[in-house]
Amino acid sequence: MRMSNLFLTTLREIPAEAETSGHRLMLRAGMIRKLAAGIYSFLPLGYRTLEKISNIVRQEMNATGAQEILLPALQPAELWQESGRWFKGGKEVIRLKDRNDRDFCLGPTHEEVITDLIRHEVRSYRQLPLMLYQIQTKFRDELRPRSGVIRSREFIMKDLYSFDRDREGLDESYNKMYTAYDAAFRRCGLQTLVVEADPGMIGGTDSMEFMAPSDAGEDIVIICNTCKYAANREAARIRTATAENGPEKEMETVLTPEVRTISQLADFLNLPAERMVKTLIYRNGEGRMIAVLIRGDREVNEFKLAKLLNSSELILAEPEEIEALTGAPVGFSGPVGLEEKATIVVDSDVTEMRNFVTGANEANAHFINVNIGRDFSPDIIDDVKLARSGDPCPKCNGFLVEERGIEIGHIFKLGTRYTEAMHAVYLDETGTEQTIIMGCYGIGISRLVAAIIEQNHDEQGIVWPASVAPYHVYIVQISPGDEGQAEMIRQLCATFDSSGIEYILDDRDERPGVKFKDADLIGLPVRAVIGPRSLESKLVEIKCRRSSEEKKVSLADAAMEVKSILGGDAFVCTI
RNA sequence: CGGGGUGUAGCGAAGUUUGGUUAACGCGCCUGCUUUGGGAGCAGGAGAUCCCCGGUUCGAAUCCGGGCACCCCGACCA
Repeated sequence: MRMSNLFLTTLREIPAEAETSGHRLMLRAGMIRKLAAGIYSFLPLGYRTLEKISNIVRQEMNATGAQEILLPALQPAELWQESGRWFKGGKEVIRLKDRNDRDFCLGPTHEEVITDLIRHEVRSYRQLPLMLYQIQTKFRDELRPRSGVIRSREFIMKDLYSFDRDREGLDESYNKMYTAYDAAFRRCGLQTLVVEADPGMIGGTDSMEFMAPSDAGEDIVIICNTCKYAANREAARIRTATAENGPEKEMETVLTPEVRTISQLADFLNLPAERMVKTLIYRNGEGRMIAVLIRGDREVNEFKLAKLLNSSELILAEPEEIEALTGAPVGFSGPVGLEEKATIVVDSDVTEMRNFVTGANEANAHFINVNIGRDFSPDIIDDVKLARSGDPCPKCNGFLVEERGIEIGHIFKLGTRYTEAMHAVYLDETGTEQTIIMGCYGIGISRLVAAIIEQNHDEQGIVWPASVAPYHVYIVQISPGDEGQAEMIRQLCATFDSSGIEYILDDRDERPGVKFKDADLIGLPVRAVIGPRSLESKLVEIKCRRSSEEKKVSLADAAMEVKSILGGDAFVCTI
């Protein structure tokens, strides 16, 4: 491709809208342009990378025996009503009506559609296991689109669905996907971390996320510094603190005027926050009040809490609600006397504490020497803490550390969540009807482009891994008007053509500096320069974008040199 | 939806506080000449409903009211 023909404008100045480095580079290198918040066009360079990533993913999916299909993006509401997600899906689902006033949505995901297909097509155990996938546009009216293509409202996703006869089959499919994902991400030049995750609105039991560590990431990942334990902070478990011993003392009321926060209380009583127990009041969707007890220095993990209580609409109670429940203003809540009025959830750490401090449900008063069992009885005891750096690992004696990551893939064991609701069944060997066991597996293809750039760039621009670079070589023609150089370029291009090497030829009537800057910004793995010097020496300058190493080679050796930089066969993923 | 911020040419951006002729400047774009190994120089040129609607005023980018869009922080997620 000649640069003079390529539909591409690079930007010298950084667009004000872009915050993260990857987003800036995608805009500056002319890969994407914004149409509206979270809605982007892919231009030739961006689209080529998108296609290369798709092809890598496609190859890895096909290698597991999965088959590619294409499902409709426009989906009738009936299917979603059947699975129960039409109302639960919330505002994130983009809904519309057809001319006959029938409800439709633009597919945010395809569990319903595929399950509908399967229930019509699959009859016998002989048709299972089955894995189907598609690479297609998804629509989600995100609360807040951000960071360009990292979180957009219209995006490209690979979604695969597995259908098995039993749990063992599901485990097998799940493990195949795990391995295939690992391979696909590796081939894309990404570093990834696999973490335990919360299944969220998709539902199901087990789920793992593939995270690309990056400062631009939206998720906090908790990793053990010793063993392999890693989890999304939403799902991270923590080993419970060791029990305190000693006799239970008499509970007493202490007057604490205007002392509302844990830090004020710690100062007032001259005790560390670890000796206090915070009582947070939540309200669920049904209006039930929930008192959550947690050690003074900890934060509640609302994801774990919501899951524990099996309610999605968990929110912190308003001051008036708290006062109505406890009889005291905010800051003086405690568990004693709340048993009848609220569900009492106690973090497992608290059960190990003796003689702690809580609010007295009375203005300007706290209790000291409170003890579980004697002074109040919990309804639920579980780990509801938010993990943080320094916490003990749940699996070994190591400690946890926090890291940011971009969620690029997520695999779920759905079980019968959809197949049961939509009656997708098969007949087993004995002629008995069985519910199909399902799994689903997503990769954010367009997000991957951004994640790869986040992990592969420097101050000058993108540093593409060879496998996903829009082209392999950026040829700089120093003097476009010079016939001698033009002839060398023709020969060079001919050797690249016959070697399957993809290139952009910068034949623009620009000064060399402009071309070098654009070459670095666009970030193809190899830069080849032909100028007056090459005319004398008969050599091409070949430079590796990543290492900055430069070599002068003959025209005959150029293709081989390029291939060695590209990493042998790894680059052979052409569009 | 809550909190913070921004809207002036394709991009960056001054002017807005304190209303006043033709709305700066830089980049990019077009023409010409010179130049040509790390974002060239000179000369000329095109390009702006100053986000939208309404109001105040002799006069509004600027003041007032309403709306919209976009960005950042939180909840959601590939």
